[in-house]
Amino acid sequence: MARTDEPSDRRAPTIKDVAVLAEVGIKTVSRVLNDEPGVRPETKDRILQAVASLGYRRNEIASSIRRRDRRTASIGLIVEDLANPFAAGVTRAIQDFAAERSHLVLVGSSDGDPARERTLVQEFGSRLVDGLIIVPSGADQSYLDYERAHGVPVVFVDRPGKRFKADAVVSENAEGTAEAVRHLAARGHERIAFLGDRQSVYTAAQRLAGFKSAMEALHGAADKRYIRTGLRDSRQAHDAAVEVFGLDPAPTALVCGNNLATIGAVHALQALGVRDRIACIAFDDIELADLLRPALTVIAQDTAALGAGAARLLFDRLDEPGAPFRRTTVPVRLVPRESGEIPASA
Amino acid sequence: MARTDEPSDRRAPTIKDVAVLAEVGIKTVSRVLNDEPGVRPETKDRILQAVASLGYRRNEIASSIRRRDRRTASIGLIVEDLANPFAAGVTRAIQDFAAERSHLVLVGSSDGDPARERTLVQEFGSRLVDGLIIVPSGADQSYLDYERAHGVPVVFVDRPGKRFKADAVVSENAEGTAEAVRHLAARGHERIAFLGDRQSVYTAAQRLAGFKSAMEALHGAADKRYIRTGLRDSRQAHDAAVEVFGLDPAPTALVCGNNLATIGAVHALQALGVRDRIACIAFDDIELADLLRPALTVIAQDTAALGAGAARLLFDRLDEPGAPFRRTTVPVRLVPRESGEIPASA
DNA sequence: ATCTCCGTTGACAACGTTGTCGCCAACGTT
DNA sequence: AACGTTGGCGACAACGTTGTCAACGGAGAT
Repeated sequence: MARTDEPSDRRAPTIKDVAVLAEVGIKTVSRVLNDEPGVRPETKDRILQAVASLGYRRNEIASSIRRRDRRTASIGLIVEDLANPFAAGVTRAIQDFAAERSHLVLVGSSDGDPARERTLVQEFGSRLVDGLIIVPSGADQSYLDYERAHGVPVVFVDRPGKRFKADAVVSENAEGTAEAVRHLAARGHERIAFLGDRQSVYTAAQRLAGFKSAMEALHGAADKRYIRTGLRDSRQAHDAAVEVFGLDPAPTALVCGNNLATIGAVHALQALGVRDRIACIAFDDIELADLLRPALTVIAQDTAALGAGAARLLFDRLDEPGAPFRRTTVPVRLVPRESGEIPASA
Repeated sequence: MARTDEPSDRRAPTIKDVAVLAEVGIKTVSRVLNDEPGVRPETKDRILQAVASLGYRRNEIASSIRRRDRRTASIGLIVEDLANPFAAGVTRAIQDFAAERSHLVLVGSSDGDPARERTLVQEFGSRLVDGLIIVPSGADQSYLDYERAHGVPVVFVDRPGKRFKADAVVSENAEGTAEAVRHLAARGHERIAFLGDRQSVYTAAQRLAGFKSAMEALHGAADKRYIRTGLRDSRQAHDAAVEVFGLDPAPTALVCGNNLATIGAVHALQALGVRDRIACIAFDDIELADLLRPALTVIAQDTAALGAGAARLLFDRLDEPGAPFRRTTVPVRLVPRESGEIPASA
């Protein structure tokens, strides 16, 4: 039979084993492990040798339970869906920041379900994470009062939480769509359509707000018939796009509020045979966007800055629990490629 | 001043607080919390009421330290780069599987650095994870003997580890490229190029092997001039593609061994003005691949099955440490769109 | 009436670690 | 010579929990 993962039953060596081997008390071993003063170099060497020969590794869990600060050097992160490139990018950045401070990251996906979010928070709490970074779902994060009361700080990322004041990092969503509008207007567009998600979604609302205010600044007001929200999937976005571009007069340009809207809209434009004539700027960058024809002009979010910003806020909060709350915003970047450069006269 | 995350210093209630409030011994509380028998319903109610009124939550860390099984209900996952869609997909699937079994997932990115991989394993080990799932980097995973000896099982995903036998889940890489070749051959192609990564990378080697064996089966042997490996980034892939398609006779079709190769190659084909004439099949699906023109035919990996498979192997191993090792393979799927359907006569 | 048994319960040890405190020897000071 | 100080070190408690075991009271058996 093949060699297997048979446990071999050997427990990992403990501080006690080290103490016995080095012929010292366990406290002295602890001192060496924690770089505390008051151990003769000679004794220290003997202990380090014992540590090496046993392959001893400190049990961080036992340590954290006993230490005064109670820190576990781990943080919890809740995103909507880790498989989503946006969430993955943010997570990676948080990981890197945490690694810099020797912290580990527990990650969970809420799928936008507030109940699942709460469950995850509780599970993280039971594991005594030092802090939480959350992409909040639902209309009420007040349940986090419990975590705060017990010394676990919370940072929101991508959108602010509701009914719970905390540090937060968000993208400059409104500024992004506003810039897209100005970019299109500079190419002669006046009839610009907007496809977006439900207004109850913070980012969707912000993006529409930016769109509207930029339109107002330019042409008095946006034509309401060209604005479609509440689109939950690419199918709905597709249908909405077909409808909007069937209007007379039809828009000459389009701003997509998110990825799903983009997929549906581009398919629709393709089906209508106007993909080369209608200008299009999409929120959120996508892999290989520059391989599309026309290459897709996008408003890219800086997931790295978002994640790093959230991690920074969290660690600052851990260092200084009493400081006033901060809300950080991260600029978005309009990446001109081709689809956004199509002039109105096309 | 704003209300802040001021700790309020209150420690979370412990089992002792519950015991005092319910006027019972702590052991009885423990019994109730663990659904052990031998507690009068009346007492149990009183305890549950105390638990609710205090908002008590079990300290899972303290619990795990003391319990016989020593399980922490957490697993560690090491991928190369979580921001990569492949890794993100696998991670998400593992998360879901773990959540089903009430386990939490610690995630780290190794960036392909064996030293970083080792560090992460040690940090996870110190936190007493119950098991590890690793996308291995480097030429030697024998250091994992230590984890195994101490009862921490390991599962490899995406590629097998080296110098360390363990359960593993991998994609049917060779079968994928072979199918791509047959797909292209069926459309009349004989001169098919291949762009891939270094052969020291397991998946790259497998994919080339599948390519070669399918070519041999069809046309005797692949033309070596059409095969370029060792491509580390899209720039190198781009240049290699330009060279290969500058040959006389030039290939009529192309198989890309990974995402980076695809990006470089498609750019090259575009620059050469032959994107509509050269058939192309790429390994790994990409977001919006069907918006490309021609829409990109791909060999898609089933990241969900890969992740779920790895998690399943790990939990099976935890349930039955002595079972023989298993290597699971996950089929890949050729997704015909347009680029792979271009006939040789184009 | 006594014994046995069972259901219920809590006192205490233990997990691996760090915090507290006191002991001992060596040293310097008066 | 007596005293205080200091460096080095270990015994023990403690963290919050679960495992072990014994104690208690009442019911049923003898």
